[in-house]
Amino acid sequence: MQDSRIHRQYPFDEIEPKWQRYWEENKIYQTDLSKSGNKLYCLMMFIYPSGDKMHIGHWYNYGITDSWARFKRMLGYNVFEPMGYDAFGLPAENYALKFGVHPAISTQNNIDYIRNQLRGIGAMFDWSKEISTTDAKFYKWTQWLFLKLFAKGLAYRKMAPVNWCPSCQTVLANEQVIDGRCERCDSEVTHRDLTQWFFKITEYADRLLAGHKKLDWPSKTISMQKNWIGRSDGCEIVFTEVSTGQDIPVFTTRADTVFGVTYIVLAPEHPLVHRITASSNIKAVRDYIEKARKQSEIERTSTVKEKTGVPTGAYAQNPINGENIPIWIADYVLLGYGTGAVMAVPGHDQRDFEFAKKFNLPVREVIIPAGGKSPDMLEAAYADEGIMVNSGDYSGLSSTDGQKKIAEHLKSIGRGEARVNYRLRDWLISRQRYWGVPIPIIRCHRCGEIAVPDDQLPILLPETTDFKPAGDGRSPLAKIPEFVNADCPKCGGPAERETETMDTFVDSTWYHLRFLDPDYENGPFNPSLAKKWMPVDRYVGGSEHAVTHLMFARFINMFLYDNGYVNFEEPYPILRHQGIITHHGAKMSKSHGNVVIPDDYIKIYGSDTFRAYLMFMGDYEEGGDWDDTGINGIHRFLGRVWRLIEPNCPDLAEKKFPLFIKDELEDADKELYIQLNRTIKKVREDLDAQKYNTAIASIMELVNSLYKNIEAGNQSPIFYHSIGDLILLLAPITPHLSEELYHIAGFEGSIFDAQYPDYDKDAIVGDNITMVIQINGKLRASIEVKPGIGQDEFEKIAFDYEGVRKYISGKSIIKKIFIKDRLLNIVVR
RNA sequence: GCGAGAGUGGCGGAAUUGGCAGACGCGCCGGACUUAGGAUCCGGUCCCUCACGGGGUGGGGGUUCGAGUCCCCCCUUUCGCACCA
Repeated sequence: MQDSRIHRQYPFDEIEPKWQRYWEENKIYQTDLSKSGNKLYCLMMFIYPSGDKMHIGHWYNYGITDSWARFKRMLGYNVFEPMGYDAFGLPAENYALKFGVHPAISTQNNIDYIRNQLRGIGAMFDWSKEISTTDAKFYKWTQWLFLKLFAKGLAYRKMAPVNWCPSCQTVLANEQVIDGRCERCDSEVTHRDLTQWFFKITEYADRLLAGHKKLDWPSKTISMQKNWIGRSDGCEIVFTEVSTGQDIPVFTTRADTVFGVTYIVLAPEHPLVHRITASSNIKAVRDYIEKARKQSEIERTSTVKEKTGVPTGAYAQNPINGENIPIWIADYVLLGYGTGAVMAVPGHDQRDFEFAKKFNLPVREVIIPAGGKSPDMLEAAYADEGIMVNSGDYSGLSSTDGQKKIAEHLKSIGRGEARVNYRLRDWLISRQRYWGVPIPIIRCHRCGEIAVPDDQLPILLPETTDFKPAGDGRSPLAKIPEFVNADCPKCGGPAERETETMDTFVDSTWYHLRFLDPDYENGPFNPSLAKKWMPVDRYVGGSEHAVTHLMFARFINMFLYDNGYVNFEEPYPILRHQGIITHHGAKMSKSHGNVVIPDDYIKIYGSDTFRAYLMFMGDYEEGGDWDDTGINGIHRFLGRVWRLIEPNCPDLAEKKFPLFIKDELEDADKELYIQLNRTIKKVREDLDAQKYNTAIASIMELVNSLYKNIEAGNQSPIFYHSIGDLILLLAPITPHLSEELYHIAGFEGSIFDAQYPDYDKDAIVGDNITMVIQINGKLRASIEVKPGIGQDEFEKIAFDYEGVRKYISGKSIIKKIFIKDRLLNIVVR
């Protein structure tokens, strides 16, 4: 950015603060929530003030979504557009630690800074509804929510192998581990066995899937949730360990291949391994488990590495055919999925096949392609469905029938049944960190885990200077005796508070409800306003939240629905994502050092230019690479608009324009009038469809035409009428500039209380259209004709045309294709 | 590896869904106005060719009167998933 070369095109630095003040003072964007007619709750994912300032990505969401909402407002919607701060959490705390500032203070400073940046957008944020999740009057109700879940058994503690981030020194939810790394700090995640709090989201797995049908969401986001939930319909089959009689249940989606089972594989951590391993195999098994434990998740789940494993020396009996088969352990079987054990069918599963090849285990063919030839069993597994063979009485059945029959049989003998399995795990919500919402539970030696009574909420996060993570797996709160020691609410005896805090994603499961009335004291949200204003009508934010925030919020909302707190199942029926703005080809991040802060651009070009440039860059849902070389062009365009209108249009408001009738207009006026109406149509359609770039392009064309009219000395009523519409058309895109021009033109009140221009349907069609003549598909001529011209009439004109005749003379006409109002293609030979 | 997008001038990107490829803007070139231009206004700008013409939407094939758009194969790229039994 070279500001010495930039010419200030219009006094945006005076205009923008002026109108921001006007909007604020006149409460233009304070929505009257008592009225819900034509309501439009336009929600943008609130900001996470982690220590970073607001960057271009935020601006891209907030500024452009605001333009969309302004457009809707001018169409008559009663728009509610709130903003707040998701201010608890690791990055905020890490930032505080790094700079030695208490997180409460650093967070407040960041919020103050970011609030200013947000105000600089000039969006329609209703600041009277601002919230912060760190505010006790907010998190009191996050605790309330926890207790409601706890009361229903949906918040519980269990010992489990969990993800541990050694750098953040806390556990993480599965959803926060990306490719084996911490979502926030990118450290490689390790595993620990810890007792942790979970929310039972798995109970809602099918509901979450079923709800997808009701959602107007990007299909990609829905499919990400589907994959994450990972519903799999199959069958549990219980094998029996021969010497101990232990049951070994396995989960399979291919019960029809059960006659092809030639061994069983347990995950190395499977609890049965120690009990069943033969004495001769103990050492090898121990060594293998040790090795597997040492591996990182990344190594462990790598699909490229060769299969490894060791036999346990134990055998299992197949409940269907009574056969005894060896039991192995191998790290390609995961403890966390299904039963942690699989029946291996090397003939029909590629992974089992590779394993069997390596360890010389038998491969048996029990499925053949329907009507086809058996594939070569030495090459690869045949994993598709087909017809069962070598399967006793079941031979000849299709895979589908076989699966059903085998499940039924297993059930009748008590050795299994049809079963649904999910990849989704319960949501781990406790964190061993200071900067979060304290979990409102008291642990009493006599009474166990007791909910803090509602009237004792909020449990305030204690002030302390020692908020560093201890590194021992305990929360910093555990070091504060005044906090820890409490009376048991049940027996009154001495007890201890839970010292862990909640995942920040809990805060954002319900914040959309709080916005309606942030000061409401009788519950988490004002129920009568929620009845009027929920669900959110349009939700906009990043797609990176597909399987975190967006899934968690749906789950919690379903819970609130089930318990009668809200009357809708889906909080965000309509969702859109803004594209990602990269810089030098990479996602903006501190570690890449490529974060672009909008502040300098706002200073040099103004907020309107910056907003319009982001809109003009390209497809909104695609995003793109940040490159400021074009921003001057937009700034110049706004300067052109300014110079077109500012000197030319005082008392525009007083001019009374007649209802124009297209055919009564002079040629130049008619042309302009048609263009104006086409522009209005296009802009309305494009803004609605978030095609902001082409909306702006067509407004540019209109401005270019208006300049041509000035040059031609045509400043007729149509010209001024067009100028008036131009100001309105631009309003959602350049709110400050348009408000200023609106007032220069003599209008009163805010332009955002005006109606968006609508078009005259009769003025969309021109007197003449250009039709094209092709010879053998090649363009040879274009002719102006009346719209709706018939084929015969057009051919007469076409064949008379010199440019056409020279191509067809002496040739024979084979075919003529006529497309009304478009073209005539003459095929000659 | 699997799945879903995307690939168009020097650049960002348009193209009413099978019908004038390159709208609009950046950049560049030229002109006007100017003491000046890094302001403004006007014009030009896909490639080859002096021209007539011809070629052209990642590559190859196909369907069609006609393909950026539809079909098949390949390449590149972005995103998502990735031993899920």
